[in-house]
Amino acid sequence: MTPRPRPDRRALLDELTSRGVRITAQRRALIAVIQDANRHLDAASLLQLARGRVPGTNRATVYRTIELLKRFGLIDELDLMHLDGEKHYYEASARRDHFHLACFGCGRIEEFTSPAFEQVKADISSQAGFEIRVIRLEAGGLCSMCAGSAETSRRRETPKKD
Amino acid sequence: MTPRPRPDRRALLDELTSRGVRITAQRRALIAVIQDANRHLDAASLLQLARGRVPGTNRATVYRTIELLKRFGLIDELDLMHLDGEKHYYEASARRDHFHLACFGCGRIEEFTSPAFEQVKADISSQAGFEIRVIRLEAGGLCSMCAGSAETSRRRETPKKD
DNA sequence: CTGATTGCAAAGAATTTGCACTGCT
DNA sequence: AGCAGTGCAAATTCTTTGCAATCAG
Repeated sequence: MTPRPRPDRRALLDELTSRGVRITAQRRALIAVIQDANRHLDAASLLQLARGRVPGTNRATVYRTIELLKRFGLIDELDLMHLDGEKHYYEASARRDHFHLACFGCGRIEEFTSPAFEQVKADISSQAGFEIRVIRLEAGGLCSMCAGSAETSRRRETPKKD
Repeated sequence: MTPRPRPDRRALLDELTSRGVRITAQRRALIAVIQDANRHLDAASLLQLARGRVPGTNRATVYRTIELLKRFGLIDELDLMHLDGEKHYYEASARRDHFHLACFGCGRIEEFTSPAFEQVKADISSQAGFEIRVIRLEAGGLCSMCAGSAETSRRRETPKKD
């Protein structure tokens, strides 16, 4: 597993144009939103934020762009243990390898890395001869804070809107 | 992480009754179906197979039973890289720890174990202080057969534009 | 120019819910 | 008996699609 450097926004756009993909205002907005995000965004949030930059952007365009970026390996899709419905979350993919710990107590998502994870990937390649294209590791449970206090079972709620 | 022995059907039922859960014909059928399964089943297959044992079993009951078994940690939910839609797949959870490799070429699901995976879990506990309740590792890519032959790996080449 | 991309509206897939009835324990 | 569990149908949530209009290269 060769760790790729994290590409900046330009690199992402360049990557697309160099592959002959047309850059529209909507796609530019969505890429910007994803790269500027400090949290994991679902399709609805992506839509809302993209509309802040390009009003009138449509839901379908968001899904089509997600599909596009996934195909080019530029974003990763997460489930985050379905802590809040069955939607998916997205993040720019070329970051340092990490995975997510979703707390059932407070709803917080923690990022985590472990050298052993690299070893797992190496094992998959060498032992199973499996050529990994995407890999996803997620855990659900109680974060250190919630595990400490026995009675922290209030789920965090998220406002819903289209 | 102590590897648990694989419980037989009786143990699963006993586990439920001992926890005060009522055993209905539908639940019995669903548990039997899950334990006898030699493949990963989605809700629709579960429904169909359960109806073979208890005709008239309803879709809602399947989902409610899945929810129940998940809550009791008796089954695990898988996505299998969404190789075929967004549905979920289920398997009895108390088997030897393993994870799944989903081949984009032939669609086959391979099971895999690695001691390094145990190490990852240990790291999560000791370093993050995170109390794991469920953990899911899935990889998508090309299995050894599909990676070998350039033919089979139709999805390996540069993704097409949208 | 011209085919790729978009918006729109409607459809689709997977799952959930309210309610009256049924059947475990 | 009493309440957890079920069936039914409709509702919800998330995502996809067909088609005509639009726009990037």
